[in-house]
Amino acid sequence: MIKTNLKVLQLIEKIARDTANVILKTFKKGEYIVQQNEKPKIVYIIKKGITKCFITEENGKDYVLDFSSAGEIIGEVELLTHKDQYFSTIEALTILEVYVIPKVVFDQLNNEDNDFNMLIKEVLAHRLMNTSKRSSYQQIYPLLYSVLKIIYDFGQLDEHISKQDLANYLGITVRSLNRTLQELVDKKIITINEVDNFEIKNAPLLIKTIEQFY
Amino acid sequence: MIKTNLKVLQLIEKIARDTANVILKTFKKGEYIVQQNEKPKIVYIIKKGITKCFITEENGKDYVLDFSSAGEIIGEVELLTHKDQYFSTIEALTILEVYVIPKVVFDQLNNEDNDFNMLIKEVLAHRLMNTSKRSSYQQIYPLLYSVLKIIYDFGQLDEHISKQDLANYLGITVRSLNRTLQELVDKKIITINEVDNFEIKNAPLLIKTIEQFY
DNA sequence: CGAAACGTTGATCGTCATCAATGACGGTGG
DNA sequence: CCACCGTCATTGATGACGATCAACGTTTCG
Repeated sequence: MIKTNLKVLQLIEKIARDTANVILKTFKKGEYIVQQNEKPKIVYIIKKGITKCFITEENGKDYVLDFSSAGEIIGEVELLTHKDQYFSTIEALTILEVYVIPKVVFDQLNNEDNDFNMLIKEVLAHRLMNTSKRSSYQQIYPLLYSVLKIIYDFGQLDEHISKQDLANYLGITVRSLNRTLQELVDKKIITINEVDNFEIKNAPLLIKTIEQFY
Repeated sequence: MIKTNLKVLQLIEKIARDTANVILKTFKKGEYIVQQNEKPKIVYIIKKGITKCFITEENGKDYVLDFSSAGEIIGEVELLTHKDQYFSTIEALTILEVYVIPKVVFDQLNNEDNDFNMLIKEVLAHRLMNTSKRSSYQQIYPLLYSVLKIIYDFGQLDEHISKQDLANYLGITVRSLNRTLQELVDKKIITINEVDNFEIKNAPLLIKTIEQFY
């Protein structure tokens, strides 16, 4: 799933209207909004477009944490924990418009804006829950299960998410992803259509196949 | 590692002194403080003792998210996200003393106590970062790496954490954990001592072996 | 009564077969 | 040229099963 958060978007749009502290910035597709190991100074909130958030391990492999869009917050974790490095990289998968929130403004919002406070706690809590759940089932179940679950959750793949991205989300290679998708085509659970994309063909069978792991 | 948070502990102890809203409760070893799928009504903060937090998957297998002690918060994620179910179970691994914070008090603290607010955001952000990082390396690297990393982080295993718990933290069986530990004994990286416990024997070799994965 | 003998239990390990996932590499088709 | 797939060898991780061993309580017998 591509995460969004309308409540945060509305709040930041209101703040941007009221003050001159928050400005808009545009990134091109492929650009990094923040980069792992850089020093955190700014929080961003996505206005429009899609990003992927990923960790690059010391062996060079990437693990994708999530895909985000309107209303999602970037870089708040590092500022809240007073880290001197971003722990992940955020890359624009499309043209991207973001609200730029300098550290001082972020601190001020944290101290003075009760709505902002509640929202950011809610965002962090949600993310923590989702990350924990995913971590759990990806460890516990075999690959096929995870792929099925993702297909079920995503419904169909957004055109801006490449197979490489999806493979990195699963922590596997594209070759392995293709193999697994092929297996599902053979079982007539999905079909592959023209735009390099999969489509659910037989939803009940998909669910049944997921449940076979229980 | 067993997580602790002295700042939270100090804050809650001060609050407990000042008001009658926060009381102490004791759990026996093996008891559940909160249970997955139960309705969330209460937040707990650990005063003393050790817990494990784990998710039970639909196939019956457990995945341990973390081990916690003094100052760690329990159940706040569910209240902040307004979920009607706990998404994990918290079990006492020792006799456990906790501060009991009813939902109304928790809400009140969230609205009125600025220090509490900052701390809880910091806690959530830290947890999110740690969970993300762990999720990443457990997906990317083979089992041996994860085991080495855990041995490095834990130093030595707390007597209250069983091998079963540790295996569930890694998402594997005890048999597999023992096999991997045996491999490390053969390589003279660790030794197994009387109390069913491992001990780092050759730290430089341990680090070198970790770095061979890069 | 007390010490030796016995049986039970649970944890661990050796071994081997099997399954899951990857890597390599060449071929094919747009 | 690049993305994808068939194929096959290999590695990673698990499951099954029997053997071993220590811990512990109970029985037996001198």
